[in-house]
Amino acid sequence: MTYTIKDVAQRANVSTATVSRILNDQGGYSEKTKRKVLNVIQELDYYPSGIARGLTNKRTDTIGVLVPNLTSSLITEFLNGIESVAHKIGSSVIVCHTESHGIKTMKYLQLLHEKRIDGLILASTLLKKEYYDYIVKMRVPVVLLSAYSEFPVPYVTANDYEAAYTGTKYLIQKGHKDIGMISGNKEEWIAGNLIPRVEGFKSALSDYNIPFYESYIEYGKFSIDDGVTGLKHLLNRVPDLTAIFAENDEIGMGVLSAAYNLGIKVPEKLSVIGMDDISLCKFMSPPLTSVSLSHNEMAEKAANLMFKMINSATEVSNCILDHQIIERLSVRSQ
Amino acid sequence: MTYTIKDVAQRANVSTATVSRILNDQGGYSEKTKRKVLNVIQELDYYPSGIARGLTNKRTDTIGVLVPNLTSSLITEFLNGIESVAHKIGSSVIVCHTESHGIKTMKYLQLLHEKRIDGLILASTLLKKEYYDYIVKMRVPVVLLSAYSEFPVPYVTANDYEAAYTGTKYLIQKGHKDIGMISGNKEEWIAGNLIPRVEGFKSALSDYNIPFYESYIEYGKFSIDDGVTGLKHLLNRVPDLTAIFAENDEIGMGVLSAAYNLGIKVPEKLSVIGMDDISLCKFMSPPLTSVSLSHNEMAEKAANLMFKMINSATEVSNCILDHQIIERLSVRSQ
DNA sequence: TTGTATGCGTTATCAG
DNA sequence: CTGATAACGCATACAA
Repeated sequence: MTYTIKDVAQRANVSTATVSRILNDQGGYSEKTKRKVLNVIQELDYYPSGIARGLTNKRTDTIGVLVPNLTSSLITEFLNGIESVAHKIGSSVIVCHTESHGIKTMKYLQLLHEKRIDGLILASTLLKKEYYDYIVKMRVPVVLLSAYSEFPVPYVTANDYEAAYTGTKYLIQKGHKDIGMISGNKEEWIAGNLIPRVEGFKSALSDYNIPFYESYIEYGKFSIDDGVTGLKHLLNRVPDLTAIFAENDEIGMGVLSAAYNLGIKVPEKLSVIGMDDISLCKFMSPPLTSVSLSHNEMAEKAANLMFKMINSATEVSNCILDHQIIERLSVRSQ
Repeated sequence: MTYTIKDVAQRANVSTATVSRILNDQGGYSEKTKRKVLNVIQELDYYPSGIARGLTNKRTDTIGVLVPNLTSSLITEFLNGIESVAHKIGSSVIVCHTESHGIKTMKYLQLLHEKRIDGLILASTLLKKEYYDYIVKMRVPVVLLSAYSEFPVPYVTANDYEAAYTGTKYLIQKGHKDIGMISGNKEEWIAGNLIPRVEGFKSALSDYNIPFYESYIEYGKFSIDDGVTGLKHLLNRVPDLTAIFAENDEIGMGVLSAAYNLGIKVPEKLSVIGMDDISLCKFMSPPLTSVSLSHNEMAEKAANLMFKMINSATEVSNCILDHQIIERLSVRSQ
C-alpha cells in the first residue's frame, strides 16, 4: 500500500491543504500541527507522488539528455557532469541514446515531450532543423553542449578552431612538418560547429609555411576504431608522417593502438596529440598529450545554464570555453 | 500552447473518451471518427501527457538505474545495454549516480519512489539492508546486475569465482608461478558477490600447488588509479612477480599504465590479465587479455528480467552467465 | 491558522 | 459506437 496525501490528512485530522502546505514549507500553520503532520508522514513513510505534483505544477523535475553515444568517454564524462548538477538541484536526468540516428532522435524528442521534461541538453549532437522545429514546439529550455548552431539556441562549447590551431602549432614547434590529421565526420563538423577543428589545423600549417595536402587528412567518425583505421589509411597514402593530430582523444587512442600493432614506436617514430583531454589519456601507453577543452566545466556550465533558463525563463548567453595543452609523453621533438 | 485531449475532442466533435480510445487502440469506434480524430491530432501536433497518464495508469514507463560510477567503462556499457532494451520497450531510464555513497543512494531511492518508477536496476552495487528495506516498501520490481545478495532479489551476474579461477589457471598454464593479484574493495566483494574473485584466484593457485601468500594480494578500489598504485605497492612487496591478475579491466589498464611508466615491458617482463573484457581492452598497448563475462548480455538480460517482472508480477529466477578467456597480447609464456 | 472546492490531463466505468 | 463523469494525487484560490 502506498499512501496518499489524503491518508496523511485523515490520520492527522487536518485537511489535505494543510498537509500540502507543510510539505512545501509554505507557512500558514502552527508548529503544533506541523509536528503532528510530520509525525504521521514518518509513520506512514509517506512520499508525495511526483507525477501528481507534476500534473498540477507543470514541472516534473526531470530533464532529458540526448547523447549520440554511450560508449564514448567524453560523452559519459559529460553525462557525469550533468547528472551531478541536476542531482544537486533536485532534478533527475533521463538518458537518451540517439546513436546519431535522426529517426531515433525524433522518437526520443517526442518521448521527452510526452514525459513533460523541464529542460533538454543536447550533447555533442548536430541540431538539425527537424529537431529544432520540434523543440520550439515543446517549449522547453534547451542548451547545446559541445556543439554550435545557427538556430537561436544557447550553446556551451569550446573554440574548436583555436584549440586545434594551438594543438597543431604545438606539433610544429616541436619540429614536425609532416603532420597528418584524423578527423571525424566532415558534414557533421561543418554543420555543428562554429569553425571546425580541421580549419584550425590548416590555418596553423599555413601560418607556419608548411604546405598542406588534402591527402594528409583522413575523415572518419569519432570512435577509437576510426583512429586505428585512420592511421592505416593515412600511412598508406603518406608513409613519412612524423606526427598525427587526432581530432579527439578517442581517435588518438585508436592511433596509439594501431601504431603499437604496426610496430611503430610512439613517440620515437610518430608523435600523437589528441583533443578533449578525457581522463583516460593519462593512462595510455604512452600517456597521450592532448588539448584540454575543460569539458568538465563545459558540462556543468551547460547544465547550470539550462536550469537557469528553467527557473527564470530569461534568455541566456552562449559560452565559449578556453583550452590548454596538457603535455604528456606521446609527442617528442623532431 | 500545448494541447490537451480536450482540445482534440472539441475540434473533432467527439468526447475525450473517444479520443482516448483511439489513442490507445482500444477499439469501439468507427473508422470514420478515427480518421477524423487522427487528423486533428496531427494538425495540433498533440502528444498526450505522460504524467497525466501516469497518474491514472499507475505506470510511468520509466525505470531507474543506480550506478556507483559513471566514469567506469563497464558501468557505462551496462547503462548502454539497459537503455537499449528500455527504449525498445518504450520505457525511459533515469540514471542515478550514487558514487557508492550510502546517503546519496537512499536519497536517490526516495527520489525514484516519488517519481513512481516502474522498476529498478542496481548495477554493480552492494545491496545494503537499508536499501533493501526501502525497496520492498516501494513495491517495485528490482534486479541486481553484476551483484549478488542474500536478500530475495533476483540477480544477473557472472560466476566470479569460476571466472577468476579460469583466469588464474590460464596464467599458471602459461608457466607463471609468481602471480600477484590486485583486487577491489574487500568488504564489498564479500558482501556483494556469491563468491568473490579473490577466492577463485586462491583456489587455482592451491589446485596447482603454488604457494599463496597474503602479500601477493593488493586491495584497493575498482578504478584505473587503483591499478597503478596497486602495481607499485605489489612490486615493492614482492619484486619478482611475473604476472598480475587484475580483478577487472580498469585495474588491468592501470597496471599497464604503471608498468609503462616504470619501464616494465608487458608482456616481456610482466604478464597482465584483466576481467570483464570491456571494449577498451583491445585498444590498449599491448592489447589486454581478459576474462570475458559477457556483460553486454548481462545488462540486457537484467533489463529484460525487470520488464518481465513489471509486466507479469511473476517472480523470476536468477541468472548466472558464462565466461571465456579472450586472448590478446598482454600475457606470454614464462 | 485551517478547510473546501476546483483544476491539472488522462483513463475507465458506466449509461445511452 | 459514443458520451458523461468519476477517479488518479496533489496544489491552490477562496472562504472561514
